[in-house]
Amino acid sequence: MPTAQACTPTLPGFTCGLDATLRVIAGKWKPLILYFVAQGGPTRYGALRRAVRDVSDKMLIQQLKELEADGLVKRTDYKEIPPRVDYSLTPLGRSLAEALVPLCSWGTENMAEVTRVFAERDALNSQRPEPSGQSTRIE
Amino acid sequence: MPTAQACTPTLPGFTCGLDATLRVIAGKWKPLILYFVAQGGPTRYGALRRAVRDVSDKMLIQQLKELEADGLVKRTDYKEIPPRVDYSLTPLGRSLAEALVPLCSWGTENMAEVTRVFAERDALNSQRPEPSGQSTRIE
DNA sequence: CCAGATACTTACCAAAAGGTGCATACTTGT
DNA sequence: ACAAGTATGCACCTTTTGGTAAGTATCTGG
Repeated sequence: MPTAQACTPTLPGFTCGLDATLRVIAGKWKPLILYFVAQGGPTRYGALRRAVRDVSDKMLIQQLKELEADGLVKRTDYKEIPPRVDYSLTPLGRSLAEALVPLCSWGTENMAEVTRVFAERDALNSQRPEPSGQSTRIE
Repeated sequence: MPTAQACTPTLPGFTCGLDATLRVIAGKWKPLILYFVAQGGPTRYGALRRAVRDVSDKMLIQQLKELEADGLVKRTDYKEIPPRVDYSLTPLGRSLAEALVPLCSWGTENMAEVTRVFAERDALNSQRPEPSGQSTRIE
């Protein structure tokens, strides 16, 4: 009855390896953070903030804390007076970052395609921004 | 000024390839769906529903529609009377699924570690369920 | 002396994500 | 005759997620 059994449903809690990974990198910015830190080596908070554009302080800090708690990044506080802190990857984090490389490549290779599809989607969505009951029907 | 410049910031809208990929597979179940369909070939809705455990009908349908709209999966409706529909991957979807393999492996290899870390986190969370204003200061 | 940078923290709020349950239309099994 | 399975759609509601803006302590540059 192997209908769509995939991965390896060994440990309890996760349906498969992919499931386990997804729980760790869940969060809008985590993969990006991992990837940036993987590239730049130890990265200061401010630099990360500027690299991962559009991220807010709150989010960046929060995700960094989770990544740290999950043993993927290491936080180093230099206890200096204008605060200085940087983040680097643990061995575990480094291995995860490597597993992300194919995703990055895929995105780079198919970016045009993705851009196109998203443009279509957005076009459809933006032609019904009317909150007034007028059902501008497309039919 | 290459502080933490990574990937390839070519097309507008995405900071890098990884960013592009993440937008496509954003959604709690999409990677799992892709992966399961990649394994089983054309998969019926019901089978997918049972394979991706804990997913609700609403969510599964929704994510399938998005994946279809993004050109990653193909929906085939056999127009039969007890409804019969199955989902398969497009070439684009297949390539993405392949890029997911390392993530799956990573999860399988580090599942014990991940399980452990998550157990600790959950243990900490469940020992402070006090909603009373008493600021149990740690100092 | 005040603005700005540093690395955060917190409170408050809006939006998105996700869950539950009911409905459909038709068939098969009991 | 009736429950169950098939693949969805829809309304309602809760939870999670994420954003904004303000505050903190200390130093440097103008």
